[in-house]
Amino acid sequence: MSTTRRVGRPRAQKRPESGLQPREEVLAAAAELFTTHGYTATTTRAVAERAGLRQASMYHYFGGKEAILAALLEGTVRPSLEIAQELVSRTEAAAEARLWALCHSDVMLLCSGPHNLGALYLLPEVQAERFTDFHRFRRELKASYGELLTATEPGAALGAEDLALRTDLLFGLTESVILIRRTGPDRDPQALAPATADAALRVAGVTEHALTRLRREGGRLLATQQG
Amino acid sequence: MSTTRRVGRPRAQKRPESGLQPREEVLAAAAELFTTHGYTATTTRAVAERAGLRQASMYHYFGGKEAILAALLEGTVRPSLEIAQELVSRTEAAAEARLWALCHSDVMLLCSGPHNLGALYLLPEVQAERFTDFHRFRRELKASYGELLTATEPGAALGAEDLALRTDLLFGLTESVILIRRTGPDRDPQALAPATADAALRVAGVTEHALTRLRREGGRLLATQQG
DNA sequence: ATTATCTATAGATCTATAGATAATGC
DNA sequence: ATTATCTATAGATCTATAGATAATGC
Repeated sequence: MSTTRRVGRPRAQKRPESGLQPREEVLAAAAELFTTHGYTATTTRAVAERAGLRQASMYHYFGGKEAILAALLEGTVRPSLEIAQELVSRTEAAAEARLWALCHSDVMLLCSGPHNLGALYLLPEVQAERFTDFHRFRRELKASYGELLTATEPGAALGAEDLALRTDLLFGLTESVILIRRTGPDRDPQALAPATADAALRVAGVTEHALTRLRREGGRLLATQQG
Repeated sequence: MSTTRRVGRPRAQKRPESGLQPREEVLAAAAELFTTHGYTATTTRAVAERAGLRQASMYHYFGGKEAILAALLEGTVRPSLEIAQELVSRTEAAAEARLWALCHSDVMLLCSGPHNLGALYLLPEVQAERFTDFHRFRRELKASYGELLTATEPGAALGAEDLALRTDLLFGLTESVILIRRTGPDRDPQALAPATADAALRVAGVTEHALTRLRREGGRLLATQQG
């Protein structure tokens, strides 16, 4: 193993230092550009340039620009959903604590990573188009918030209409960290995540007194998480 | 006053029925298209077509595509800021009630009108570019939330760091109605606004008991609002 | 003369495809 | 033979400008 011997025509430019596979390199480049400048405003040429290859070469890895966005979207929502479904199933713990843990973990996911990947959800192009898989995943994630809220003590006292409204607000509060991170990219996730999870329980109707205990229980849930 | 006599070459197409002035017609068309498809993805031709005139004719009213977006942005944030500044100044009322009123009024503004104009804030193109007036207005609006929060009883007990964090969450919660409206355009603003304002006070640390009274006081503040 | 519009188009893109090429693998 | 890349480009835009035109106003 001297200098890495690679199949295929050599690149015109030097490979980036990142050590990523070409496909991953393209995704990373697109992540940065899509989140900061937008989808339509980002040209395939710009993505390719940042990934260290020529515009046309990307089509070896992706069918087109849309396929790149679809891959990014799927990669961001899937981990959230997996954690959510596990928390929903852990019925031995209080629903309040599980809701705290879910919110905390979503905020961490949204705030970690080099780019504000959650900002992809905000792209108007994602709406109308055929990113149906992504939309299904997000609907299921929101449904998990709703299920946990319904199982809380204050939630059990609410009617269907109020429950739906609170679920929207709870989910909205969590996703608003995307906006927070956009305006202030320096916020420490380690502080933002518990603060948001606390706020979520307050919105759910938990008292300050109960919050102290639930926060600790929620933290333990996170520590004993799969993966 | 028979059939309206108009200066200038007649239009190629019939004027829209809306009764709006051409400039307003262009803004309305752009509002709809920008919020649903995005800024870059919307062509000047599409805006013009919807406004009932030719693509080049829009340049009679706006210097370019950016000027249209700038006009829309300014128009959406300015009314919020005016209400915010009035509420900050009404120190005879409890800060908690004023915060409730501010949140309620912002949600109403974000949810009223035919299009989800708040979604303009989410456009990535608005970030980097020179929409500095808009960004200054939004910073001032957020500062108003911070000032009111600091003046609340639970807020007064918080340190500077926690205050900044809660202000972000409060502001984020309010703006998350943009996301809520996007996913479910049918939500009734009359229900969403008080629910969000309630949630804001819970996030601020107000107890359920105090909330009942503050909600009523906040409602009275709204009723005695200027304009 | 002034105004609001129009038609036409220059110049600058941008995506995706066709087809060549320079490596390694066998 | 297979693979990962490249170069070149067709075809389709899209924005903004130049300059003409068809009304009204005086």
